[in-house]
Amino acid sequence: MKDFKRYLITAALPYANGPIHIGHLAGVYLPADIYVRYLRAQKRDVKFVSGSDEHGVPITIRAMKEGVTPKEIVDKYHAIIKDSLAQMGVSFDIYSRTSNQIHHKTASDFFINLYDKGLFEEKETEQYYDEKAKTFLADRYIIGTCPVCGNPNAYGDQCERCGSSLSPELLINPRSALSDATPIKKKTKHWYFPLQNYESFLKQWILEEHKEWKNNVYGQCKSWLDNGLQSRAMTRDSNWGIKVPLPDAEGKVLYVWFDAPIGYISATKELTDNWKDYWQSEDSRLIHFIGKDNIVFHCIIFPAMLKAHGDFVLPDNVPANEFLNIEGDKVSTSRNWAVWVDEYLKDFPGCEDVLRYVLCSNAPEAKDNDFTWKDFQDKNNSELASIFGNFVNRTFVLMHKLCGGKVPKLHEDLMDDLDRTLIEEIKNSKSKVENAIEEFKFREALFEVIDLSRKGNKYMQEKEPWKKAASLERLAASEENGSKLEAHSSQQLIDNCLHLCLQLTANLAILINPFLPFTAQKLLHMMKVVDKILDWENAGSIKLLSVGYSLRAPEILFRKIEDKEIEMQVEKLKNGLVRTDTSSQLPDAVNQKSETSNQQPHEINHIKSEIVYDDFAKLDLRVGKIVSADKVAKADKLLKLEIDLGFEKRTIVSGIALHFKAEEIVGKQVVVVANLAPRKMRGIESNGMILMAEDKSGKLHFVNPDDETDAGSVVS
RNA sequence: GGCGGGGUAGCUCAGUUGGUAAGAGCGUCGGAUUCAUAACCCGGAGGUCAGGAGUUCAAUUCUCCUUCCCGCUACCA
Repeated sequence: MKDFKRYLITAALPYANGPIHIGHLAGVYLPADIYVRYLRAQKRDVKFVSGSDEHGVPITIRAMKEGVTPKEIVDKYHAIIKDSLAQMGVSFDIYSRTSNQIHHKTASDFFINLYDKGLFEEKETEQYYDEKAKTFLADRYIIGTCPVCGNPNAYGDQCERCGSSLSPELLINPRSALSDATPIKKKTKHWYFPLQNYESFLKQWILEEHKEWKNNVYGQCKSWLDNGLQSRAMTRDSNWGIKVPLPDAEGKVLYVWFDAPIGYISATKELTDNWKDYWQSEDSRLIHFIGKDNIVFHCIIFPAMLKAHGDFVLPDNVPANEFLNIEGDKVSTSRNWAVWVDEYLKDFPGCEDVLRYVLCSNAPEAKDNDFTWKDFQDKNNSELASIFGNFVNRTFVLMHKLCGGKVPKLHEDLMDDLDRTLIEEIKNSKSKVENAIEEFKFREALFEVIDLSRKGNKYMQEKEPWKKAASLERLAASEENGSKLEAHSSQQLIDNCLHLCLQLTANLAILINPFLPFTAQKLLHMMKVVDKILDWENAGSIKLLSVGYSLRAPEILFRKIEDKEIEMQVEKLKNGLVRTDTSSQLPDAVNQKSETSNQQPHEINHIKSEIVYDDFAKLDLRVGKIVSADKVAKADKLLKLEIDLGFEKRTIVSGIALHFKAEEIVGKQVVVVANLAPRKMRGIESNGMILMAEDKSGKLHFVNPDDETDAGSVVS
């Protein structure tokens, strides 16, 4: 490998139209952070940049729907995302945003550079246009009746009901998803970047010179290159984004995919005046951490842009990860099937490293993986708490009991094979972890760290210093000749054992640091040593803690996670109790953006697909009266209601506690879905559902008869 | 529809330039132990390596077909 002097690590820019979930962390931010922390520990010159991607059509649509400005949307989510990442310990040197002035300038200049060289093609095409909303429409934003199956809410690119591939022309009665206006065709001019001109260069660069890239990345690139590249529009009609810096370009902005990767450059500029060292010097190593949906942009389009510009280095590697599923289903923000990082941080305070551990040890490095809460609990309780945490704990406890709270001496003359083997293992761990990280195999690297603590446990088990301590007591009580001598050597053996266990613990701190930085800090505190000890070159040494140095009492590194806690999370997920109001309806990939057709919103404020009368008739709706209402213990949002249906009384658990006080609603009339399958919530069986109306602000209102009606009356 | 990645123990994943018992962690079962967060340590059980065909002395590993999951893309390879 080339000898690089500098490293520039980028993590995909999260799209600022929603918070981030654990899939983003597992796929992009944690691997990047681990790599960066490792490089820093090696004292290499490294910069770690990222930021919010704040342009693109989905944000404007969302703003329109919520009646706010795009700026308000991105301000809100930029803050949330930045905060979540910071709290999780993702150690960016800078987390910027593409709405910054410096980025506008950088991206415009980049565009002009290519423009002045005559590298763009200008093309005029006809696009669909919504005259009411005064905006051009992507296929996905055009809705109409499917010509194949008659679904009245088919999208302009595909019918979700029958799966037919469509185009807007095929739709019957097409209408705009934004305003219901009938789209018209309108001419528009755009600037295209002829990727085909870079095909032979890219083939050489990737297929020949970067065979070491991961299978999924290399394969995807090969597929694109084999199939031939074509011109791609680099501008869009919109008023949200970076204005095309040309005189005749009113109402046009840079395509979000042109501007977003340039965000890496802008962020670096913002970070340091020496940004050119990282971007324009051949001995700098550029690495992009991304999710698999971004491969083509980071491996084909952006490198072609950089090449066209000419002043920049190209990525040396793009270790894209696959996706993380949740409890067997793929993440979907529209269905609210996700574990949100900001929620996790609230639910599990002080457990940042636990999430880091679980997501890294099960990262989707080679294929899509599954996250389950049970697995989260198991990994924490067995690997972190029982193996790693417990080893450190028993080492410290024994050291305090048997060695007076100080680092005991190592008596080399008494060392045996077990000792020597352990020392060897400590040394080996360093290179094992190192090699794995260099190859972006973070789960394997992390396993090696845990495995070292496993070896520590085994070593201690075989040495049994507590037994030697017991015999020591016996000897002390005895008056026999020679017992003093024996006691002396027993203590020396205890010393050796704990000396090595403590040095091993110091090694664990160094090795775990890139993965679990908060834990490494706790270890430093317990060992009363400074950050300097975490320098990577110290790993493998057994001379990290000085003999006679007194250490603090142990603190529990990882608490056990109870069944109840994960049950709650599973329930939270399944009931969709959280954020049903956020209407984050964009499908999400690790980096959700793109204005390509099949990544557009699933649903935009329109009626659900049509049903027939029989579908409706299946519902048994009844008028009921609330007899009593009680707050459900340990549940923020649940009320347990007794409902009188005339012919019977039944219990219904309803998620309305944030909106109503229990005592206020007793006596109220309600409409109940009486034949809904029973469901247990927090241990209480709920037999039905209360109908509620939700207004714009998210406030709930009871749906009930105009005037007093007999309980049990049928609603139809 | 095309292309790419993947389908290996109950779970999550390694691995095989084709060949001498198919691996790990967790879980499970049994044993030992008590310094420790009812922890640790030892041992056992558990897989016709998605299905089928072919090449070969030999295939989980190569080729072809089928099937399932994921991503990219579109009537074009």
